[in-house]
Amino acid sequence: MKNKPTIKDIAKLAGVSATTVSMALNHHPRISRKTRDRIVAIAEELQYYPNYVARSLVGRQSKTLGLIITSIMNPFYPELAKGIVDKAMELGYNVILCSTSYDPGLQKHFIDLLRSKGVDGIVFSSVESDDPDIQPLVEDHFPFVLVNRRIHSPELEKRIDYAVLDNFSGGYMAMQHLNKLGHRRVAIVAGSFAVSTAMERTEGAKRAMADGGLVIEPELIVECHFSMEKAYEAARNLLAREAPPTAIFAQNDYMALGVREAVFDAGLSIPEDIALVGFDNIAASALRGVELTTISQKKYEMGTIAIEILCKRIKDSAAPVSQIVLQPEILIRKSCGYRQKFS
Amino acid sequence: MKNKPTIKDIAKLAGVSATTVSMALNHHPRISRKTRDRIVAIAEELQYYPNYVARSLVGRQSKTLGLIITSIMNPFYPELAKGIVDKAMELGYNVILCSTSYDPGLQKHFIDLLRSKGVDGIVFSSVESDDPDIQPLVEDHFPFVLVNRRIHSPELEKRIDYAVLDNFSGGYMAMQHLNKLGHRRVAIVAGSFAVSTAMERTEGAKRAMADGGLVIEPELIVECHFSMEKAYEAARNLLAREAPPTAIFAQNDYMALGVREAVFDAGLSIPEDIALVGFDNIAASALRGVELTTISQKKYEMGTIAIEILCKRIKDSAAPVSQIVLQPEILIRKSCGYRQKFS
DNA sequence: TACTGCCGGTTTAACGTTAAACTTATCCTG
DNA sequence: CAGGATAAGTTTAACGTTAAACCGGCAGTA
Repeated sequence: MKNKPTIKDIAKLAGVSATTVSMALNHHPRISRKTRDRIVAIAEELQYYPNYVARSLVGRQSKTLGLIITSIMNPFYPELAKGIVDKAMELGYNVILCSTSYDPGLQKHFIDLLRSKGVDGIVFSSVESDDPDIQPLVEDHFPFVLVNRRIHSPELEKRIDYAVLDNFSGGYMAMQHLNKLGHRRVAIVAGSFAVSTAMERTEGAKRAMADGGLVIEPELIVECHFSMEKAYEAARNLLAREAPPTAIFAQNDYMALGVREAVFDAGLSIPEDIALVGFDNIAASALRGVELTTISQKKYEMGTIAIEILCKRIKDSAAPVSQIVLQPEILIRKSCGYRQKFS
Repeated sequence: MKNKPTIKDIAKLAGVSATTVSMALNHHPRISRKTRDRIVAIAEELQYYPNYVARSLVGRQSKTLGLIITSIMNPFYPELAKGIVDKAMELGYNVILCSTSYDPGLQKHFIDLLRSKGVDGIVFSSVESDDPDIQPLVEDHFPFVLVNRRIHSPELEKRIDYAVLDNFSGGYMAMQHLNKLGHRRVAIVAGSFAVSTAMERTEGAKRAMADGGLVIEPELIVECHFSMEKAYEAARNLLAREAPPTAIFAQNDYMALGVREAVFDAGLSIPEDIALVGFDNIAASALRGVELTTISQKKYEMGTIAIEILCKRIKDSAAPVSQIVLQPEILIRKSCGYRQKFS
């Protein structure tokens, strides 16, 4: 493997010291314009590219970030990840992608590994509400940002940067819409309550029911894993009840697609027999024939904002805490039955 | 930011030299079992984690790989990427994700950057057939592997590791199936011909037409970008012709979904007016109401295989070249009309 | 003239880890 | 018991870059 030119090679050719080369390339004012131009020219010539490993070792920066995600398979994440990776590139960073595959225990391992690899900061989209891995980072003043999910810990929370959705409002909107359409028995296929998004969406939905004067039937709220398969099972069970719901709020579109298959497999149709509302607005929801009513969120933007916050934190560890809460929008398509009824 | 314990801290506590600690932790036979156990215990105690930056600098390995992808938004890639990231983790590697956003010029930049950051190898899923960035890597004996796409260069090709699909067969299957169903005027919405997959799928399809005794109408083969939007436009144009096709072979499912919308927007239905076959078997294709007939490929496995090949290459730069060609399968669903006709 | 200050560098040391060369003490063998 | 082999370390130097301290010469000035 051919070895790339180093700062020393340039120094030799330019007849100066290595430090001078370093300073020249970093536009340090100590170096005269003349020498700098000469050095830059030689660097260009040799196709010199600074060695980030060495740079990272002396303690400056690696220009690399870590991203910890549960699984890239839920279509919500690629869009978030694209926002993250694109903005990171724009700001001169690369991203190491770590996937926990829904095993919270792996997160600690990734944190240690990423720090050993000298990343300048970490983006978390995998935390649970009472995540134990976050506090040590806060105490170390290690730069990181939460995206999509956040933690619920009164003292800690206020010291943490994040970019999330107003999930309570999202849940409220979904349930309120179904109630307005006349549904009194609405089931919720919820994500894991260990995760803030599921918790908040559920709380929002419950509030909407209460505001609408409806009684909350706990059996109609089923907690399950954020996956299509689990949502399918949950929906099958709900539909098999003696008094099945007339509508289902699935807490993300990926789960809604599982619910959808379950409804069809039970010989029912959407929205005639079961109204369905999802969350996230993934691309598949918009397809002709799917047309899922959903609570839409700006995933790409959430990713870019998270990176902006993180980079601000990296630059200045004493910067004020940034807590961005994006607003959802309801996107009314066919699966909720609105169009059949009113248009 | 609290500084993590280093090998020197352990050395001090154990009363040995730093080198001894290093050797002990790496299970070097030079160190006695007794000292090693003592050192390992202290390391455990201190929660020591080796600094990969330093390790990487002395030239051993960074345990980090690069992955260059066009865009994570085409649902083909998350599954491929998951295979890559999962297998990489299993083998002790992390992955830096680089997205070119379809700009081939960015690839060179990423290669330089990744090498500066000391990655042990690179996975390419973004190369074009005549990609100029590959030859220098071959000459440098820098470890890398191509996945999904490959290059077409007689001399170079045989020295390069890759894991790809037999795209020619895939294209052949798709077209043969449509021909068997009676379609004589089949359009191809092809990816960019600068990319091997599009080229090979088209060649396969053409061969199937020839074998079926059909005349190839060049105007029915439209080269376009691998995106839903471009496929939509291409399909609209095809459908507006005086003699529109009776079937369309879209060269990936993502494009097929675009074609599908175009067909519906033209007031036609699938498969009655237009039969449709896609490629890749992404998750959305299986949804009720979409049920896209497609050429299925094992994306996750392709990713894991690519990583296995790459890691073999990293370990032994003189290992024999691995060229894995996976076989596609046709998955007959409703969009081609087969079920209406025959079942 | 002697002192101060600044310009444009150079030298030194350090970041954490490891390969290679060197050093003892012990053990075996003829 | 001399001599070499071996076991179990230690010392040194290096990877590429940079921060910090150092230095020589020139200009201004009192």
